Amino acid sequence: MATSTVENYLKHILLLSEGGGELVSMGALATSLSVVPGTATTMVKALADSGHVEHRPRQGVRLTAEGRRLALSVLRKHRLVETFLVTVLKMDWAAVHAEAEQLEHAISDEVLDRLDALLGHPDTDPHGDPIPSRQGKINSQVYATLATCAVAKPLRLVRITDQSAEFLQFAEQNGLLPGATVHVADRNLAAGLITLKPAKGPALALSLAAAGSILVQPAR
Amino acid sequence: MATSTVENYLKHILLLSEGGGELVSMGALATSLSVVPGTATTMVKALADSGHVEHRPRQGVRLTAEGRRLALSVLRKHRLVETFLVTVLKMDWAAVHAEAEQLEHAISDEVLDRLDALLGHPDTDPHGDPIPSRQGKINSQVYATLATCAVAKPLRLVRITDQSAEFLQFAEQNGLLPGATVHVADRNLAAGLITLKPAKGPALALSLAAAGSILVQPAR
DNA sequence: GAATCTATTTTGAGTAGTCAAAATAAATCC
DNA sequence: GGATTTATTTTGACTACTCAAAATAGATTC
Repeated sequence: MATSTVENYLKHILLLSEGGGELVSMGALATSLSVVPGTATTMVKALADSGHVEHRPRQGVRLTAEGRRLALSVLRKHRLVETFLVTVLKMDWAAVHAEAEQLEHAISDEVLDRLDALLGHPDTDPHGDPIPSRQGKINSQVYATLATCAVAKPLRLVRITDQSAEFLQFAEQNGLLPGATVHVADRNLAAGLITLKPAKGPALALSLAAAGSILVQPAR
Repeated sequence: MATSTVENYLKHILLLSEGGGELVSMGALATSLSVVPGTATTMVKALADSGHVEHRPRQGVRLTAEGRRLALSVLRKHRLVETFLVTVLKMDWAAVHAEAEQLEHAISDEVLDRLDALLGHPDTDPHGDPIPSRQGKINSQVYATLATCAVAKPLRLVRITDQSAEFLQFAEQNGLLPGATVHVADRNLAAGLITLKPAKGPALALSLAAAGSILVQPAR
């Protein structure tokens, strides 16, 4: 059985490679896992030995088919657990990420299947992140962000990719939940910010960085 | 934060000391945790250094107040998780022990409190094992067992202390669930078995060892 | 085409846990 | 009261991580 350290490495490699097969650098991986780069190198070599990843020295890592399978299963656990915590236990949107981080390594496939059924087989978690299927399929549709979408057109909010509790809290307080309708009133590249007008509630300003973590699609 | 190894040692010491303050031998502890005795000795010394237990060399271990507090909190998690798995996820009575063994170390106090509320603050788990309160109080009432109780008197089944999946499966198939009414038709010390007559269903024979793990109280 | 900068890898050492097997202490037996 | 049995402890070694800091490889600059 894979240790939770192994599961975490694979999950972070998956997330950093954006679903595609690009190489993930040691620096990025180390930062993402909060370890020093040397640790990431050592661990990645071990992961390569066990067949979970392919390591190109000085270039980066990529998941093998087996590594990807395992990483998707961890991601599925993480996102279903988050969904359970929010919809059944009514926990705070912003707090569930940290909880799921622990539980994703302790939950069995059997429990997961029952949780999935209880929740009605959702295909996204409360933040709009797609939940991989049992077979390892995941919706990898590319959406526009508030930093890149058309101005003054009505938009439906699909997903918040920033996992930090502070940002999620801010988003919730301003009604920026998946499903909400908004439009970008103004985008000022020079100032590095956008002005957002939610369908309900007052207008608000957002940095381009923050706007980039909110994914949208044209509303009707 | 205590590692899950530490949590397991403390939990097993608590269970082996029967709630009281008796010393637990290294041999018993090692067997219970499936480690060799030398490992238990080493670990217990570390636990003594961190103030969780008191170690009397060549005699045994005992929990300190702090160790007991932590052990009870782990036991509370274990038993509430078991209850959740059976009553909400409809999992098999016999399978939940192994699941809870993992989840008890990954679940936060916040999640636990919400689970507890969702379940209506139960005071026993599906096997009849008492659930410690948030404050660390636990019902330590002493019950008779089918091996020690009066013969031919009506009894209410309160608890099954054997955690093994096989025994629990057997018990379930014969209607031996907490709350069931039975009486002991015969007890044959020489043969080492008892004959049990459930209120509903046919009579069945049980070894004294098996009978000893079924706790009962006088019915009505 | 050296010199420098930056990312990565290597090396050496530490922590938390484990086992196998030898040493020791306590209890029991004759 | 010695000899033996049994439980416990000690010792040395291994796995799975981790970090700090030195070495190295590529890329970049002048």
